Amino acid sequence: MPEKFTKPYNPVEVEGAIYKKWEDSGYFNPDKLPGERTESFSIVLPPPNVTGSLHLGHAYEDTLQDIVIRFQRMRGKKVLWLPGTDSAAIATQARVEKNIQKEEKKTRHDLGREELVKRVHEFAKSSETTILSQVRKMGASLDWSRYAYTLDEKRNLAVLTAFKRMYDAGLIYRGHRIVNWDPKGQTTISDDEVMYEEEKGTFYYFQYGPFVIGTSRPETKFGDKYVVMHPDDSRYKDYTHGQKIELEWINGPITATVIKDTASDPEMGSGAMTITPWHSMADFEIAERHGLDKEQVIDRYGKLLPIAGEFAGMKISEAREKIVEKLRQKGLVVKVDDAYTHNIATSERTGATIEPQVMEQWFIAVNKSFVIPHSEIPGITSGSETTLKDIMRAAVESGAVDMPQEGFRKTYFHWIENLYDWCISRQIWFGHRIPVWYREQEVYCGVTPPEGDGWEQDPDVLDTWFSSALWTFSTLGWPEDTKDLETFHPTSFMSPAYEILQLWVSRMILMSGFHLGQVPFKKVMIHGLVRAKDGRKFSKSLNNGVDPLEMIEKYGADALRMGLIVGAVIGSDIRFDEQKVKAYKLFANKVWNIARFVLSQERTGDIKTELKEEFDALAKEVTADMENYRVYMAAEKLYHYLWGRFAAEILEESKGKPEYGKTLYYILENSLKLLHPFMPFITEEIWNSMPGKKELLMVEEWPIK
RNA sequence: GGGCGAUUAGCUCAGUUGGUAGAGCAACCCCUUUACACGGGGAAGGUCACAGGUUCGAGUCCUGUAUCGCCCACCA
Repeated sequence: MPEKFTKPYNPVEVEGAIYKKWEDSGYFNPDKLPGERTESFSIVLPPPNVTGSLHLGHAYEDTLQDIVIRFQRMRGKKVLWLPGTDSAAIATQARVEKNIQKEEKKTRHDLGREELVKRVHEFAKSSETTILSQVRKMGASLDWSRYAYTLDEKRNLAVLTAFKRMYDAGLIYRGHRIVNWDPKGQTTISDDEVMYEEEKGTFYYFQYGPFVIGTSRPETKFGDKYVVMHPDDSRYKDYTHGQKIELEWINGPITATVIKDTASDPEMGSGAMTITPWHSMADFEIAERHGLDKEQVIDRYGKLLPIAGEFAGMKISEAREKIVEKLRQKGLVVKVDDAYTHNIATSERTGATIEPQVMEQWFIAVNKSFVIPHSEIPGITSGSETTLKDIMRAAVESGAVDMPQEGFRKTYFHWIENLYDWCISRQIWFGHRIPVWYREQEVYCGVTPPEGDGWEQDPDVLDTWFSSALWTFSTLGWPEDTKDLETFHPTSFMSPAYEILQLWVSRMILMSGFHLGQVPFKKVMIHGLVRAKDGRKFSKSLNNGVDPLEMIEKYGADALRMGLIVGAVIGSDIRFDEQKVKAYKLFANKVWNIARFVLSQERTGDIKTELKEEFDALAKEVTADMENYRVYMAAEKLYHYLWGRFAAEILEESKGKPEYGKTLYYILENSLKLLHPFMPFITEEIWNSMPGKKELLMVEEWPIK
C-alpha cells in the first residue's frame, strides 16, 4: 500500500498535478483519444464573459458539462468539449470606461476610438487568463487546443460572413424603427437588456378638444395630433376615421385627426388616447398601420426639441411640471392622479430610463420569407420558403432540438410568438464593426473593405449576441468546410441558464438554421441559478458572494463539484450551502479510506455473485440516470452505496475473511469508474495506485455498455 | 396584464410509469472498536400548503383557492 494512504486525503496537494497529467496526456483532444471511436459527442462551452472572474454559476455549469463529457468519454465516444470566451461588447466596454473615468477622469471621447478599443482588448486579455486558469481548477476536461474567442480572427471572419450572407438574402436590413435608446450609455440596447422597475408616478388627464386623454408623460405630448379610439366604442360613434378637429393644445391651436384602431382599449380611462409614435412602441405600431406622421420630440440626450416651443432644450424631468402648469393655466387639466404605479423601462447596464426613439438601425427580419437552400430540420424542407421564426419554432417542435423540460419549452414558444425584428446595431466602439461601407448614395456590404477611395464604414458594432449566436459552428471552423464541423455539428448537448433561453438559445437556433440548415445542438437542459443560502441572488451590493476558488482551497474541487450537483434537479435554482461542500470533503476522505483498506487486502477468493449482482444493479441504475441527465441522482446513489453499503457493511463483514479480497477489488475498481465524472481528481489519484492499471482513469471503459 | 414554476422533517431538497413518506445538514444520546474521530452506533422528527374530485389506493393525476418566486410585456 502506497505511503500516501497513511494520511487523510489532501486535495490541494494533488489536484494541480492531476490536471497537468490529464492535459499532458492529450486526451482532452478527441483526435488523440485511445481506441476506436466512431460515435462523436460534443459540447461547446458557453463562453464566459471576459469581464470578470469565475463565480459559482460558472462552477456549477462547468461541473454539469464536465460530468456529461467525462461520462461520454468513458463510454468510448469521440468526445470534444470546446472552450472559449466572449468579448461581451457592451459589458466589457462599460467596465473599462468606468475604470478610465475613475482613474484618469477621462471619457471614451477623450481617448478616441482606437485607443479605447486597445484598452478594452488589454483588459479582456488579462481577465481571460484569470478565468481560464479558474476553469482548469474545477477539473474541466476542455480541449484547449481548440480554444476560441469571439473577437479572434476566425470568429471575426465567421461574423462578417454571416452578416454578408444574411444581408444578401435580404434578412438583414437597415431601417428606421423604434428602438430602446439608452440616453446615458448613448446606445441602443436590445429588448432583453431592458429591465422594468416599478415606479410611483403621477397620471394626468387632459382635455384634448372634445376628448379626455390620459398620460403619465406630458412632456411627450407636443406633437400629438392624432386621437385614437376603438372602432366599436359607442361613446365615439359620431366621430369618423380621418375626421379633422380643431382644438387648443399646449402651444396653441392645432388640427387633430381621429383614428379608429382596435389597439385602443375602451376600458382604459376615457377610451380615447393621443399617440406619440416617435417615442412609444405601441404608438409606433399604430402609426405604421395608418401611415401617420412621426415626429421626434426628445433628442438623444433626453432634451426637448424645438417642437416643444418655449420648452425646447429642457430636460424632460424638469419640463414635466412646467408643462402641466401651463396646461392648468389654460384650463386643460381635468384630473391628476398621484397614486399611480407603473413600470418604467430602464437599462440593465447603465440604469438609465430608456427613451424609445425612432432611429436608423440594423435589423434581422424574423418574419420575412426567404428560400432556404439546405435544411436538415424536420418540417423545413430544403429549397422551400420559410422564415427565421419558422425555423426557430420547427427546430424545437420537431424534437430536432430536444428540450425535455416542458415549462421551458412553453416559455420558448410563447416568446417566439411575440418576436419582433432583432435590432443588431450598437453605438459603441468595442465589438464586431458592421461590415458595411457608404460612399454618397452607394452602399457596400462585404467581408473585406471595398476598393477605391471615399468609402466610409458604418460606425456601429454588432450586438454581442450576434457573434454568440454563431458560437456552435464558428468555433468549429465555419465558414470553412472543416472536418470538425462535419464531425461535431450539430453539437450534442447544451446546458445554459434559463436567463439566456431567449437571449442565446433561440438565437443559436436561428443562426445555425439559416447558415447550416441544422440545429445547433440536439439536446438542451436548461439549468437554474445558484443562489445564496438565504435564496437571494449573489450580488456585489449585498456582498454575499462566494469565491469558488476559496471553496476549492478549503475542500477541494471534487467536494465543490458534488456540493453543487447533488440534490440539484436541473432547471430549478440551487441554494449554495458551504456545509454541503464540507460534507462531500468528508465523503472524499471516506472514499480515500475505503481505498486504503481495500489496497491493504490480498486479491484472493472468487468474486461473490450476490455482491457483484448488487453492485451491477447499482451501476445500471447510475448509467440510466446519467443517460437521462439525472446526474444529481446518480451522484447521490453512489454516495449512499459507497458510504452506507460498501464501507459500513461489506468492508466490516469482510474483516478477517481473505475470501472477500477479489470482490472488494471488483467493487472498488468499478466504483472509481462510476464516480469519476463527479469526483475526477480523487478517483484518478486512487486509480494511479491500483494494481494492474494501464491507462488514466479518464479514458477507462465505463462498467456498463 | 400574459406566461411559467414552487409549496414534503428545524434548514436545503429528492421522491423517475399512482401502491404504507426519503437523504444531507442541524439538534439529541452513547462509543478514542485495529480503513477512516474528516469516524462508528442509536433514538427522535412529517394531517406531503388548503378544499374538492378521479381511483380499490393520491405527495404523485384533475379542478379550484392561498402564499411565494421567476420570466415576458407597446396599457395610453
